[in-house]
Amino acid sequence: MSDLLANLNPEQLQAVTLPPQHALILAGAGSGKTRVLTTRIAWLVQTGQVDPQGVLAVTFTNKAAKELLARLSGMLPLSFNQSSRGMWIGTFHGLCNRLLRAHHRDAGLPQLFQILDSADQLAAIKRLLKALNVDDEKFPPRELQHFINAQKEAGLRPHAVEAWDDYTRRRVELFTEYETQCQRESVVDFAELLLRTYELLERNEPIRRHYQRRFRHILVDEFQDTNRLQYRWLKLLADGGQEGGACLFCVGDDDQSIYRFRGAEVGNMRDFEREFRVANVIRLEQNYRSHGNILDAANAIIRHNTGRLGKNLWTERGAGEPIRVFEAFADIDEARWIVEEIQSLVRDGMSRSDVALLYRSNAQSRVLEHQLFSAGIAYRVYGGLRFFERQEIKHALAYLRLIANADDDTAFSRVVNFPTRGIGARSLEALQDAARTWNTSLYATVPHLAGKPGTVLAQFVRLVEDLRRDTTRLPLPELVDHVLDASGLRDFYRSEKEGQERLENLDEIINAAANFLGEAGADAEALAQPHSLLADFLAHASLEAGEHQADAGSDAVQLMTVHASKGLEFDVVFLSGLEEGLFPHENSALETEGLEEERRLMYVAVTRARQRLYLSFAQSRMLHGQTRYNLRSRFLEEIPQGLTKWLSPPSPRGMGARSGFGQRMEPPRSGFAAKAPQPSSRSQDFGGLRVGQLVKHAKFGQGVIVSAEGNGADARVQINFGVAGVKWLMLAIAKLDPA
DNA sequence: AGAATCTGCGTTTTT
DNA sequence: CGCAGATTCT
Repeated sequence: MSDLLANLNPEQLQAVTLPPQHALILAGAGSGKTRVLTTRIAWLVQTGQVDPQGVLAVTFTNKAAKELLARLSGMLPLSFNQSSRGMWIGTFHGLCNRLLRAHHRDAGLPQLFQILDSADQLAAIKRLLKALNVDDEKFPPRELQHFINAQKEAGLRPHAVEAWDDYTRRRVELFTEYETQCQRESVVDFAELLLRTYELLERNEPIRRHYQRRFRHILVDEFQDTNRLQYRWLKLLADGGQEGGACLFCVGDDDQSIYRFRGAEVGNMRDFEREFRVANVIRLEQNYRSHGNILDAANAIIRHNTGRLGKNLWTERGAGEPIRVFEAFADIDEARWIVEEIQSLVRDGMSRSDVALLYRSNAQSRVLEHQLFSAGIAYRVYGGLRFFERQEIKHALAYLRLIANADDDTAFSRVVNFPTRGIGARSLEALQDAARTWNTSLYATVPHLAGKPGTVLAQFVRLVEDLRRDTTRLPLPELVDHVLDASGLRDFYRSEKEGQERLENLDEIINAAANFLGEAGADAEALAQPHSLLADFLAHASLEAGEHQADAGSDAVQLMTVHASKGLEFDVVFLSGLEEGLFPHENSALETEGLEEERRLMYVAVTRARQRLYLSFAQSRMLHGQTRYNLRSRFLEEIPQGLTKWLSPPSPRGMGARSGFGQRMEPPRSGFAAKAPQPSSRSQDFGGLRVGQLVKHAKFGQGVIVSAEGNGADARVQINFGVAGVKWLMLAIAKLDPA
């Protein structure tokens, strides 16, 4: 016990040992929030205040759930580990899946229902639109997908959506059709997992009471990222904070809320505090990650936001090194400089994997990759395709899905003609139409189909039936192996010239299945029920898309977006592209909330660094095929001067290209000067203005001329006003003053 | 059915 | 500029 609580700082200790009440823990970056969460659970269990099965811990990512579990089992003695099985630890979606499987009948679902990931959902919507002959120009599938998910996250079924215009009325109709389709196919999308579970608990009192009584302590990680529905879900489980309900222990950081665009609702923190009359708001402000200068910068930046719950990070470590700031002439130079800097760090013994290159948007990685590649520095980029998202994997999973649930039209459509077996668009169209009239799934419609299309399709149906019959008694990995062969997938990729890697990935599914079997701890119950384990495995594949492509072991520099970096930390961080319009991104200009979220993003980025932080920007950058001249980011100005050290002399903010290359030697780059003359030398007369120049506009403020075209009365210039956006202005009309 | 060509688009994305 | 998705061509 004393072991457990040793080395906690006073605030952490207070949080861990709070009496059984609702609590909000404001955990700053690097303040040891996972430690508090795990220790809290261990303490509750060890002091006998709660049985393991009375604990529910919710996270957002599988990674976080796994970490929680791993650290917890390190804390609890073995005897507790036996019973730690009783704890429910998982993601919102994982827990919902579990609840829905357990109560599928009450939730109106077949036991082997399938889960659609975002890509599957989009495919399902496209299929729906086609079947209904809806013009997908007027109703873009992606937009409809977003609409449907937004309604579900607001807890609304189609009948409850208020539609004030024809457009929305039609979208609601499509929402209804989509639901019908999903129900017919026995599939459930991510948002549906949550809403379905919420409705189950809300409507079924015995079940609700059961779980409300069972879970005495509900702990939530990354609470700032919860959406409205997730919060309501928690509220329901905790019996709305009533006497006798569970204690909600929410850990989060409003300053690190960066997923508003995805429905995250920071306001949940305030609502929670109010609605649950939270008496204990504890701030974890001591940071164990970064040196003082880095934290001071982070604090200074985030102070510019309004409506914060308030928090100030501090450290016992020293101030450390100054933050290094670099201004480059162009994006290429910025990348080249970063590479040089990395080389020198590596020479000094720094390991490449301790260095991270962060950027606001994925498009920025290209220049960096180019330079790293030509310098021969190992690197890896996060954010590529994940294992279960690869097409060959999706194909294999589709066959497996058909075994578990033949009515899954998404799976059916994906592989009915893959590998090709002569089932063309015409046959499929006939099938779709027939399915519509019979109101049955594609699979179930096949027997009704007469004529030639019927024959080829019937062969496919027979294939699936054979697969199902031949695999009922097989252990999961062997089942997968059999399907890979019998489906013809293996043969197909064997004959492909680029198929080698895909073949290896296919084999990897067998491993994934074996691992899953090991982790799931093969239930006798599940084994008795043919293919129910398969359904569990498929749910697992949908809910956990796997690692973001990585040979994690190798010593490589890590490249990722700032979003992807949340929760990670590195000795050295390079944050590049600190330019108005890029970071903060121009699309965030419309609302203040947008700008504040960008600032939180900046805060996240800065607090990733342990020892050394580099901030850089370029005067010009290639974007969408044309050179843009950006002002330096306002976030740079928000860092107190004393914390930074400029590696290149600062030019006045927003000054366009300096006349020279600066103090840094620029090896003459073949082609650069010739192909793209320096802005200053391109001083075509545009009413005394030239590209790269800083100007002022009465309404949009300060901006940089990005490009120009036309002449005389038609002359117009494109100006980057930073967050106010990039605009084309007619010189004859707009009043522009040199700034 | 598969290749070749064209078009449009262009933050961030835990499940 | 570089990519993905759609369209058109063999």
